[in-house]
Amino acid sequence: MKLKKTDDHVKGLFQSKPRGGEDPLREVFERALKRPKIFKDRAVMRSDYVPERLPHRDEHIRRLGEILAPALSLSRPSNVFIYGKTGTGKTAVVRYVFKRFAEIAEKEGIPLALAYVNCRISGTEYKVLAELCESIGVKVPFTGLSKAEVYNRLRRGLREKGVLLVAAFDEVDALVKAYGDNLLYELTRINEGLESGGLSIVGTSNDLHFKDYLDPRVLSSLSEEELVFHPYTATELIDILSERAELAFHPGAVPQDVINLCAALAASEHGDARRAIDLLRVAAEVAERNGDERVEERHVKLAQSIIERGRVFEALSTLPLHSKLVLTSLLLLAKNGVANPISGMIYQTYREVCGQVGVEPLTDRRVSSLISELDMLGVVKSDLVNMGRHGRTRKIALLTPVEEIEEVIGGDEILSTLLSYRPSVISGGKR
DNA sequence: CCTCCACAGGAAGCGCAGGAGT
DNA sequence: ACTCCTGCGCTTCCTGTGGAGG
Repeated sequence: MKLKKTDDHVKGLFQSKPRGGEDPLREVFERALKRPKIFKDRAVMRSDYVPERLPHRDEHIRRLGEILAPALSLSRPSNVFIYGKTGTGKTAVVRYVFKRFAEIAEKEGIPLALAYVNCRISGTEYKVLAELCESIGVKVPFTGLSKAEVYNRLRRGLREKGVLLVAAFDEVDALVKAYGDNLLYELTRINEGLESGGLSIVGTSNDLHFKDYLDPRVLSSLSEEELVFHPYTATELIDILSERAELAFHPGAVPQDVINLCAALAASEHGDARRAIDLLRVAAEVAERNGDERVEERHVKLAQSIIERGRVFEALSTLPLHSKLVLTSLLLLAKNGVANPISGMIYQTYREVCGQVGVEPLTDRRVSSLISELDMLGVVKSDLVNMGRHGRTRKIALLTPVEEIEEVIGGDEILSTLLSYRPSVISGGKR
């Protein structure tokens, strides 16, 4: 590529290098240093960024604020339950409101503590309890105590310090699905007999049927108030993206039609704002890496396939070994012209493949379940077919492009040796 | 019309790992 | 440090099934 006239100083950096272009990093450095700036502030486009303004969520912010307002006069607010699909702004609204409440509480010297716990990330009941303790300044060891003990320390802490704790449980459904609603039940009862201090819960869930998992007693006390977040429409997403883009990018780097496209694409997939922002960010990264000065439609298209590919790659590469081996068998059969193998063929190939890499094969029954799991993941499609005299079986077809699977298998040190193996696909054999 | 293939998929139980209680 | 409990991945054993071929 040619250097522009403004880049003399960049060129100068490399003049001491021998001529002839043997320095493999030279071009990389040149491009990095004279790369047109698209991003002004990368952090704005990250998923953990809490914006100053949340377009089209004023009403929700106000409602949540009203519900929590009693906390500022130290009377316990109602518990709130927030429903809404992913990327509808639940977390952003909660974090925003908490941030503002925390500022006020600190300024006015109100003993109000606000805790934000992501239940899926925290993972266990113990960790959730421990985080609540931390938030009111009660130290607990990361292990060694029973849950009951941590619970008691939390309760004692609330009473002795007279602190009012408002705790957000993001993605509570994850916690309840893994451990049941016991902890929530205990926590809703923690206020009984506390004359000062207390606990209020703000729960969020993106599973709209989450209520079905809850005991009616827990449900009634947990959802004293309810908020529902609807998915963003395309026009609302445009506003959100425009606002972010203004902060994140240099003027003119991201034209309006690119923003509109990102919004439209995300809106067609359940109005997920996070997806819209990711799409725009990746598109901008693509443009920047290309050395282009502005983001264009083609970058968005490219970003879309990168994100999609990333998801597939992520899903496939985290599969357990034997699922990968089954997938490899499917891949090898497909490459040798068998697009819709039946269970028997797959199992036979699977055993051969296991033999090749020196892994003890699982039983046909288990492999059958693995195929069902792959089916549920949408990696393959299985159809029940009856072949009369030749029995009843499933025909399996790959739904994922061969190249993408090959990419995952090829990335695995052991499995990659299998890619050239030719299965003995002649006749269906016995076990 | 009956058989019997080549599996599907349910039920039960086993060994193991990791976490909780003592 | 130790037992007990639980969940998970897996095997074993089992019953069920629609229709091509006899």
